Amino acid sequence: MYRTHTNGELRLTHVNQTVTLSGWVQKVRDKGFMMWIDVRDRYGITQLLLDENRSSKELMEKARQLGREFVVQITGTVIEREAKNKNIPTGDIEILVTELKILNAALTPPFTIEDETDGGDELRMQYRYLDIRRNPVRENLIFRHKVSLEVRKYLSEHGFIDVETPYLIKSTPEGARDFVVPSRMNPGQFYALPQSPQTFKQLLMVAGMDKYYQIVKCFRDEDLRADRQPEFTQIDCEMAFVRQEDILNTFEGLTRHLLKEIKGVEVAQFPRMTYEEAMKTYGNDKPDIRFGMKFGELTDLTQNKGFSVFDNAELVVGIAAPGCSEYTRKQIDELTEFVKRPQVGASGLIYVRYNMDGTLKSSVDKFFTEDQLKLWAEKLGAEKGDLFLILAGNEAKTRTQLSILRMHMATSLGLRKPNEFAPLWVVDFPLLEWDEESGRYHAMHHPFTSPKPEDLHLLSTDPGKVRANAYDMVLNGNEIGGGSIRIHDKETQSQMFDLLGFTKEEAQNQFGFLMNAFQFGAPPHGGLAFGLDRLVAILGGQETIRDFIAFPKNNSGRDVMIDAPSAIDTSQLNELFLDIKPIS
RNA sequence: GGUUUGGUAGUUCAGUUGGUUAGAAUACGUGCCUGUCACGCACGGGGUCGCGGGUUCGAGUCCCGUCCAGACCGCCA
Repeated sequence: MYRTHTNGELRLTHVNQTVTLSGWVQKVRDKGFMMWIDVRDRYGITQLLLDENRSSKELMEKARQLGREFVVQITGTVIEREAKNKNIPTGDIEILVTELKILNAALTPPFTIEDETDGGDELRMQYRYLDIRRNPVRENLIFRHKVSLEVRKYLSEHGFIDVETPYLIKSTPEGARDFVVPSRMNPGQFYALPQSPQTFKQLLMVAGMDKYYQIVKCFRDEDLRADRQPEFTQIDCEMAFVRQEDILNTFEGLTRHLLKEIKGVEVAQFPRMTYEEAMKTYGNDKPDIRFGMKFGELTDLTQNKGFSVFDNAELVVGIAAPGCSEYTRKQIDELTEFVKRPQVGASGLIYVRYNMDGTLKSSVDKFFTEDQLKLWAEKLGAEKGDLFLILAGNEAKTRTQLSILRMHMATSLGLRKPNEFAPLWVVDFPLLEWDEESGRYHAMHHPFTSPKPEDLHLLSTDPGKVRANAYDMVLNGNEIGGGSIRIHDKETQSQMFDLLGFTKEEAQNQFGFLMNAFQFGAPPHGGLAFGLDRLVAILGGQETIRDFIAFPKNNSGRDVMIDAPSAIDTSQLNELFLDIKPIS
């Protein structure tokens, strides 16, 4: 037997018991006459004691051979500590060791196995198995386990069936780049890894499964970000015989369940906002509504007053940053620099101080009277002490830029509180978006999304105006889930493919199986998918998803621990009928 | 593909205007230490300054190229 107890469970009530513990050596504190050894496992830390009066010389000698992260098994007696440690749950007791077995020696780890490690990210990833020994990382993984367990509980209780769908499927040019897998048995042919099980879950609805879910890996061969991995996990759901309302209610219920069970937070009914409203009010289709700073449009108030920047602008729009009227010139200059960076791309920033005494002072006093600025204050919903930040220019770009500035201000003002949760639905997304590069429309969500019936007449005349039965769930400025009511008849689906620039042949080739299925009694259906990694990170109050993934990939899609991807043998290539072009 | 920041001891970092023998903390090793728990004290070992080239009497420092890592833009139906 390796252990009678874990390292987290012994208390004063165990005093005088003989116990056996196993674990990793966290720290040896050798005072000569006495030595203490902290032994760690998943459950906690227990202090071992060896002392020259009560322990044999041999045992002391053996203990002096221990190094950090040695794996040991010890037997001893639980005793009350003379000097207690209030910081750990086992701090009242220690083990007077009688037997010590070294189960495995360990090299000195390249970084400290502590909550605040001295290791950098790259090193931690290279030795991820050591990193996971650290409390914060281990707790994140356990946290993730709890979230997915609650998801399964809720969905199962609501009649959803977990069905697995294949990972080796067919490549399609729509959407993200596919990861492809060569087929040995079918020379020259490739599988693709799914970007999502989209078509399969729709086929499960045709198959009469009625309510489906899966916590499933998805794959996209696109560049990475702090919140984006090439393989990621979705909570994928689909329901038959439902309208949008049914889906919103079901998954609002799931999210409320998670917030309650995981965070102990009760939230009211989720507000709903149309895409158009979100873009107008927040410049963004995933607004963070934990704080205000709503957009105020000043275009009408600012035209023809002799200020050419405004006169030439399609849109003049601003926000009122709360309590910032006393920002120094330097702080404002920094904000100006921030919006002028190429990543944001604004050409300048206009500001107005709404002083506590009610006076208004702007960077454009030459062109606008204080009375005129008062009208701006009204539009921006501003109060005394606020600082107005105003951008002007092309309509769409300016909104996006102001949205970035709004988030930047919120972050620096500490308004994005990690333990406050403000979910909402964004609904009525456009069906299509124009892609300059390819000169055609792309599906904004995906090509199986149904248009709103009342907008159908626009499909041939003004496709860009057609709204879809599509919705996103947004939490604290992040899209955590999205879905739609799908098309379930062959004609509409085929019309959709036309619109997206597919020839009849291409459509049949790539999605014929789906359109065929629609001819055999497809029920109305729809669904939604959550990004589990992101959801877990946000619930955990953090920005980066990597700390919630056991073995994540780095910025260039590499796993630095196993060193993947890597080249393969010529014999493997031959088997697959593949040649590698020289890399130029 | 682009913008940007960084690469110096096992690790995290400092390193002035280009100037003598490249430092600190921590980790590691040895010794000491009568209740430690971020133990303490003393001593010690440890460097291809990412790599290649250039400028210079002289380069960790300046220039060019390149590799690696991070953040962001493009991209992500």
